[in-house]
Amino acid sequence: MGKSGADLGVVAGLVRASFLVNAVYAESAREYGLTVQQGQLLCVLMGRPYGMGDLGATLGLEKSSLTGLVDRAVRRGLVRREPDPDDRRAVHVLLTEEGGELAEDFYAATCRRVDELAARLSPPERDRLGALLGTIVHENQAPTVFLDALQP
Amino acid sequence: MGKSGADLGVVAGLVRASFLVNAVYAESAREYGLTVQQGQLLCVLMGRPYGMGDLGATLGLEKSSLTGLVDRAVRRGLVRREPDPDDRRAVHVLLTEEGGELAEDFYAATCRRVDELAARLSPPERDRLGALLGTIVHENQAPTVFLDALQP
DNA sequence: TGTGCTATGTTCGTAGTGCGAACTAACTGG
DNA sequence: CCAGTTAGTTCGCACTACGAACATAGCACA
Repeated sequence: MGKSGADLGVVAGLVRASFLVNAVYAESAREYGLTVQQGQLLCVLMGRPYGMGDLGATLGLEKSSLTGLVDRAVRRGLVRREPDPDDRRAVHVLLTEEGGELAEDFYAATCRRVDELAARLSPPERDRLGALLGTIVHENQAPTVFLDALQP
Repeated sequence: MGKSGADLGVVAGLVRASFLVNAVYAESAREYGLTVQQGQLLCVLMGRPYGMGDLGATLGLEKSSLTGLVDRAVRRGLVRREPDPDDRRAVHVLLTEEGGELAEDFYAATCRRVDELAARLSPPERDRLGALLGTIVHENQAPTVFLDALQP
């Protein structure tokens, strides 16, 4: 039962909040001269190197889409392809030094902006929200597209 | 303080949950032969007609981006431009009958899928999550990109 | 040992996205 | 009537995303 007209159902809440997060991503990307997809790529690769296959699965992209994304990131010096020593078909995609630094900056800027979205929540509310979203993320096996920052 | 390792901070929770929502949008769009952006356009226009300017502000797009999006939607018969009687420069963009039906279907499918993301939450948890996200949405003046379904 | 089958990536063509700059037309205020 | 603003469009560009077709490389197994 909705009480006051002010609170949304879970569904609209999730969709609209995700719209805000998308906007944050776009802003951060713009700030660092990246596209949103390149920013996302950097964030994923912050965790560890990936093969093209895993990377596609993680980002939810077809392999054919990925080739171009990685190509452009390589051309910008953000990322590098390295042959897999155990499988001559496969490659590992990993951050270059420049890409690593940019990833850190982009990640930090995005964290800051997302954090600001929740600025008006009290600490316990933030914990509660984190826990609830954590449940959703885990139940749906959301890939690690964004690392969890260490909470101080 | 995180207790078990299972729960995320608010920031990562929001980002990863929004990744799930984006995937849902992509799935629903695919189901109905739309692009994500077209689906979003239909959802916005479910509420009411918009001028190009308002529409750009709502979707977070430059007007030049919008022209093409609306053009393609017009070409597919989903949407229609109507002259503004009070201002001969301006137009109103609104759903055609076909677009309205498709919008309903797309909206319903998306609601269903997003709802499923939260399937493992108990009713009180869902209420709590809806309230917390509602706060974020309102504090940040997120535009009405997705209508709130009536809770039964 | 070879002979198919599968897995990993790339290439190519196509449609769509999103931006800024430049533009046209129409409204607004002296 | 003229200057300045506002609403939308056009254009060129880079990027995104897909599927189909392709080339290699690994794998299974007779």
